[in-house]
Amino acid sequence: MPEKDLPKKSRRSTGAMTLRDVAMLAGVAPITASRAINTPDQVSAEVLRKVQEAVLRTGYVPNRMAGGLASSRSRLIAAVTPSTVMTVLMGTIESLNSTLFDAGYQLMLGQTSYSSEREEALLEAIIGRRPDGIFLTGLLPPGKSRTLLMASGIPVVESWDLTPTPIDMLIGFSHTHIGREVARYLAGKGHRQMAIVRANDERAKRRAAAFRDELLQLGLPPVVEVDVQDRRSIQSGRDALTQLQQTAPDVDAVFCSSDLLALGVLMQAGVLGLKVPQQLAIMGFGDTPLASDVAPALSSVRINGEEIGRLAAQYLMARAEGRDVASPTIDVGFSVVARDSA
Amino acid sequence: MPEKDLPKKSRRSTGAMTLRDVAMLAGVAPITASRAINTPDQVSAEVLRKVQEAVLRTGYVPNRMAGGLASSRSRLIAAVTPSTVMTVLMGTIESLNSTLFDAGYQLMLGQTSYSSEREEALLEAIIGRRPDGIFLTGLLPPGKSRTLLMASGIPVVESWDLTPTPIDMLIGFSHTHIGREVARYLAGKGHRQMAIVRANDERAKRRAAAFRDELLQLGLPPVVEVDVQDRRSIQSGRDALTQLQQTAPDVDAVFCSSDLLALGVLMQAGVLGLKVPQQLAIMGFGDTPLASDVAPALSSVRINGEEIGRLAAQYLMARAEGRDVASPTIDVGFSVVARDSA
DNA sequence: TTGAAAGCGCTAACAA
DNA sequence: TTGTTAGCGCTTTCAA
Repeated sequence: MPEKDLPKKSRRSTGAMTLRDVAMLAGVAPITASRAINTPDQVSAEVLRKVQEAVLRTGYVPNRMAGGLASSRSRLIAAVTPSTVMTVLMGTIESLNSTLFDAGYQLMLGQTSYSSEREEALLEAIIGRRPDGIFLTGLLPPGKSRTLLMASGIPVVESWDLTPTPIDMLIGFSHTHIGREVARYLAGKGHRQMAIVRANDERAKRRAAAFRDELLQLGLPPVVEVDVQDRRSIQSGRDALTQLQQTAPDVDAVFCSSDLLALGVLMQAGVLGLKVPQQLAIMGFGDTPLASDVAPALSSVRINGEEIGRLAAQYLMARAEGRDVASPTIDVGFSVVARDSA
Repeated sequence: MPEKDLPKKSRRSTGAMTLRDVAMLAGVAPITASRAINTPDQVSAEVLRKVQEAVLRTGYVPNRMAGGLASSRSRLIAAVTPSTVMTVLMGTIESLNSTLFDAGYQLMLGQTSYSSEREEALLEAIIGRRPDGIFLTGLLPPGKSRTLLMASGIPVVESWDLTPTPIDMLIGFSHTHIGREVARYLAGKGHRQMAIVRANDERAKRRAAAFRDELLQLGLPPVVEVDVQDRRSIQSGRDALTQLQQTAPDVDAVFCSSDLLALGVLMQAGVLGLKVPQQLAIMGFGDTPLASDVAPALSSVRINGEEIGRLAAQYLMARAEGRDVASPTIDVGFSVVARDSA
């Protein structure tokens, strides 16, 4: 009966070390052990030493579920991202995660597909964890999910877009401005008959619309548009160019909704023997590492996804800690990166 | 004083609805409301109706921290992945996450960089959340982290590799077999002077070693090896081929440690005017969507990352729910996908 | 600086 | 089928 002298454990416990065990070993009250661990300068050197030793000897790892329940601070942040664009978001997720981690927070991942029921279920699941903040990719349109979120009172950062009516905080950039600026850029290079190759995505559509409008204003011919739906692949970029060659052979510049599509167009141009950018200029979007590395190098629109992640983390943590943020909306901007392809 | 008749709230609460509120509204005890929500068939139709209505009216979302604390089941699974290979792992993470989500679990993400202190800090942070399971990319070598994990008693799945001594469960494949099989494949195609282009990664090294050994056994010349360190980019594949052309111009086949590197070699071969696969055969690894879409299409080694994620989710949930798994180790295998480039 | 008491919101165990 | 009681492991509050 070696347990004889140990504190009597309830039959429900998991057997893991608790603060109580550490406190007993150190000969102090649980709350004192808690202070030694969380706010060491509220405690005498002697107590600190004893508690630290007890922690080491027991291998104690504080239970954050219990801590979170008691303090109403979970130190958990949830990120909601559409699984279709994970590739593009990786930089953002990584910087979000590492900024949070360095400050003692953890990241929970929620991936949305396309059903709105699943989206609601996801948000319920997230809210059930009582995260200290929620990071959303894109904007959340009015609807049940938005209502649910606002009712929860949890700090929210929407991202990768701008709107005058965010749920809470917003870190993004203007897709309209991008469409316009790319239009001016390509027009400035002397291209006249332009095309859009894009996925079926609300933000890509907005870039496309602005691109179209701006070219119209510049007196250039109407833009030809290819919608690749959800096929966001190189192959689908290649197919798009094949299609363009048949339906609009005079196209001399293509603005793609992602670097991957642009890469496909670029490759197919190579296969067809089209000179890039002389016969066909190609512009991507996202400025993923791919863009700079291919030959000819791909011109693209650079978005600082890492900065979005970092700022979002800072904003959410500020709110979680009761601090206020200077401006609830940040426009991180973008830049057109001129390389060989356009 | 409109609060007069409401249940007296402690000053510490966050104000969110609790099970108690729902129960009072439905006119039942909290535990009955809990049953109506979690195990509806343990409850009468009448009670079920009343509780459901109360949930709707209050907008109640159960607090899973409290539930987890009370039941010692967090319904949280943690995934630990090196940030360098996130691209390759996305399929795995996605299928892990969606399989878990459909069963009511959430995924926590932990990214490791290269410092072992940070790795320990990460594991402590994870264990602190008391997840029901932990998914590890790769194997965890003996050391503090491994000890910590084993001591925690949390179910673990290691992955993307095989070993006779896993921590707990293991879902992977043999890098040695891959190296050997690719060697035989390329030798079978008549290539003689082969090269390896690889990142500085333990598993890539093991594939390379097996590749080298097998070719030696087949009586072919020694393999030339280019180590690109941590530069896992297209550009670095291009640089590697440039280097190979100078140091070993007679190389007629290259086995790369990732599709991205292989794509770089492929592009540089195009720039140099080398005929692929006649003058230079190229084999990638991972069979990412890129591989099939480029021209010429890239031969590669296919790993079913989605299956790894799905199986890992099932294994971890089984353990979390006290069920046993049939075999603690699964070899999901691989396949050499022959396309144009080799 | 330290501690006792009282929860945080939920569920396991037992009883009716 | 429903309820009572007693925690889960921690932190807040208040007192010493």
